[in-house]
Amino acid sequence: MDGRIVNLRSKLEIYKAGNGGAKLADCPIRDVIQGISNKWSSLLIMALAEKPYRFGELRRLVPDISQRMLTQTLHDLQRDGYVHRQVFPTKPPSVEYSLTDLGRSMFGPLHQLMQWAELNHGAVREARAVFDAED
Amino acid sequence: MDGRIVNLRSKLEIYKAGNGGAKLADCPIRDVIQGISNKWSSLLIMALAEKPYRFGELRRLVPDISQRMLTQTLHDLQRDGYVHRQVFPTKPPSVEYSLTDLGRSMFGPLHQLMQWAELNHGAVREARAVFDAED
DNA sequence: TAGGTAAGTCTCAAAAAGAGACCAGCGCTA
DNA sequence: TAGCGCTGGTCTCTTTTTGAGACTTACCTA
Repeated sequence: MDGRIVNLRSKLEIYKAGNGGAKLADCPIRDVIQGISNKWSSLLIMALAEKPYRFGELRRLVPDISQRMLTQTLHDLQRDGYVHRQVFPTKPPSVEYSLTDLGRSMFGPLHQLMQWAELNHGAVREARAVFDAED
Repeated sequence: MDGRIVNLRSKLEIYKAGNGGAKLADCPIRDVIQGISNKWSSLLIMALAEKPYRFGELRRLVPDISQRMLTQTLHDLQRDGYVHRQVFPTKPPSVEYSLTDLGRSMFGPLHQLMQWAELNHGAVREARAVFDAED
């Protein structure tokens, strides 16, 4: 037991393989992870995991996201298959966003990471304080 | 069983609570998650989970990262306590980066997410193809 | 003596994100 | 009936972030 995760080496090999062949963009892990590792994606996924929300509701729920980035992030999540967008022909029309099965499936591991974050944010904040105290 | 994750509501409540009080930056989950959900962090954590690497080795391993972003991302990961930076007084001095205990602990859930990504990248790519085929 | 290596920093250009005005159609109210 | 706000966006402008690439200091090698 040295803390190393089994099977990791093989995954890194996939990554390294792309290295020489200029196929880095094809690395499956990077391709998928980078779609969700940006400032707003995981936050919106977390919100939609609770229940479906409408555009304006999400905007009020996450007040420091700009309307532009909310539109764009939801669009990207929809394109990657995590989010479903349904338009209701009310007046004015309303749009509801919800997680797809793929989105709910992905939220499993993401939620694990969030639980870790909640449990360990004290340690992280302390690490920052220690680091900032040094010159 | 409706696919909803237990305890999620309470976490969203924490988030919403910050809403009115303008304390969004204090949301522990956001604070921690946003430190690792950017283009390069998870990739470098993945590399360092395999074994310690030196600066130049990481640069060669991830050839499409700029030297500037490698420096900065490693610095941020070190500040958050995930990565340890050790300078060896060789000529010229060499610097080795490795995961701390906190970093290894965080890599557990992150690795779960990466496994999901590896298993489901087919579904994601297909979703993109379907989405792009529509006008 | 020229060139390579180490781990960066510095500057400038390009890309991404944020702020806020603007849009159309309808319902409500004054 | 004139204005107002609500809906879910788009458009433009500014600021921030990222990327590309030259430059640094000190040594080792050809």
